[in-house]
Amino acid sequence: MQQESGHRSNRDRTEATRADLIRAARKLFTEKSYAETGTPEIVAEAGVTRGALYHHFADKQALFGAVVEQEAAAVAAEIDHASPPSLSARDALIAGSDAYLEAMRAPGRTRLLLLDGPAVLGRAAMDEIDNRHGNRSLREGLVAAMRAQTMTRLPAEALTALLAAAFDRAALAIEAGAPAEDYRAVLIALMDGLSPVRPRPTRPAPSR
Amino acid sequence: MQQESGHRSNRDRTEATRADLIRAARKLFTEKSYAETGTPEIVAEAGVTRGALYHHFADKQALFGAVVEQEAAAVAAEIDHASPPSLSARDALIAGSDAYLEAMRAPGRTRLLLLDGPAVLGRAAMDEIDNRHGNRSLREGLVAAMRAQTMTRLPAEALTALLAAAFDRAALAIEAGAPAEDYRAVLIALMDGLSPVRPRPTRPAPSR
DNA sequence: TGTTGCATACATGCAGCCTGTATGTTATTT
DNA sequence: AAATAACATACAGGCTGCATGTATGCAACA
Repeated sequence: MQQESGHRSNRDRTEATRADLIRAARKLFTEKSYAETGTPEIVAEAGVTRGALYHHFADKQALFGAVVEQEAAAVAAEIDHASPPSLSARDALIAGSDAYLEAMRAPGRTRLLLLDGPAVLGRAAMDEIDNRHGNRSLREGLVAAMRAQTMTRLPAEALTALLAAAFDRAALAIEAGAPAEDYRAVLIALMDGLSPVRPRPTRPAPSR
Repeated sequence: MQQESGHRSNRDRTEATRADLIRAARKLFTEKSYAETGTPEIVAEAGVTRGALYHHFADKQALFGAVVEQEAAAVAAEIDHASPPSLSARDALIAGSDAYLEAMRAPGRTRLLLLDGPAVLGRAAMDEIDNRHGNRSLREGLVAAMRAQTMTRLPAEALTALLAAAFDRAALAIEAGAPAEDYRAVLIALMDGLSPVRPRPTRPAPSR
């Protein structure tokens, strides 16, 4: 059994402190907004001082960026986990949509990723993050569908971005209390509308 | 000829000062971000003191709200102005889309209405503003199309919100330098996809 | 019509907080 | 043990919101 707080390698210290800071910041950024959360509050929650924060991150915005990055990765992981590769292009897209909407129900995620994120980091930075995580699978799904001739050919970049925007707005509306089935139905209708052949409407919905 | 700075009714003073403040704030909020713009800077630009600001507006956020309100109304006016009522439902929607994308090219408008707006005022407040101005015509256009059987019946609220979200993202992408034709094409494809009958693709585009 | 009293439209000054940085101290690594 | 990394502490500047002070418009009454 090794000593409790004895030797700790510098890399371990850094890793632990950064993780503590990101965890604390995530908690507060999801409870309140970026602007309403101060660095004194964050470091108190993390159990360190502001010196540690500014040692590991350039500024408050950089810490926020790290939180967003992590959260975007988590959402992407949940989606990948929920959509097996054995589905048809269309079913895969629908499964992915449901997984996304479900993932975005985590408290504060919409504000973090869809409201504060774009405002604080800028749309360009958010696009970059999205393309590295969440949007990748969406884009691949769309390209696959187009390649399988089940979807009219369209500029992939633009199509991905606009559908993603619709998903985002749906997540926001649902969190605000709007009927989830309505938004799910419209999302599916939008995607199905892009097929040259009319897909027969599947069973109503998991209605989740 | 009446005296230059002689009598000025209180209502005139209020109106003028409020207008000056909103104008100055709009200028700065579109040049920089909400967070980067300080009230000292705003009042200097407006030629008043901070006392005047806090006399007329509850806080900085309220002033921002007034700016957003005005800007949303301006966008809606430009759209209404550009879409004559003599068009078919589909053509009217396309004309409205083009007008919207064109209106959003005004410098700083995307940041004001699409980035800072939702983050500072919240999505709920922005929805309320949008529904009072811009989205109204979009929603009416969609309902008209559905009623004319040229569009599958879908929950109007959700459809309006999601299409609006796509428009918004398109405006952001275009401002970021993305090819406008791509996004216009996808937007039209999304709307056309909702028709039971396949509309034949019209001439390429104004390609603006 | 003049004046008296109040409300409105500001200007100025202050208190508190927050961010970023500079400097000091302790623990690691070499 | 020297150097470097990982912090803690202290400080400077700026900003927001409010409280207080002042001048101007306004309304009623004499």
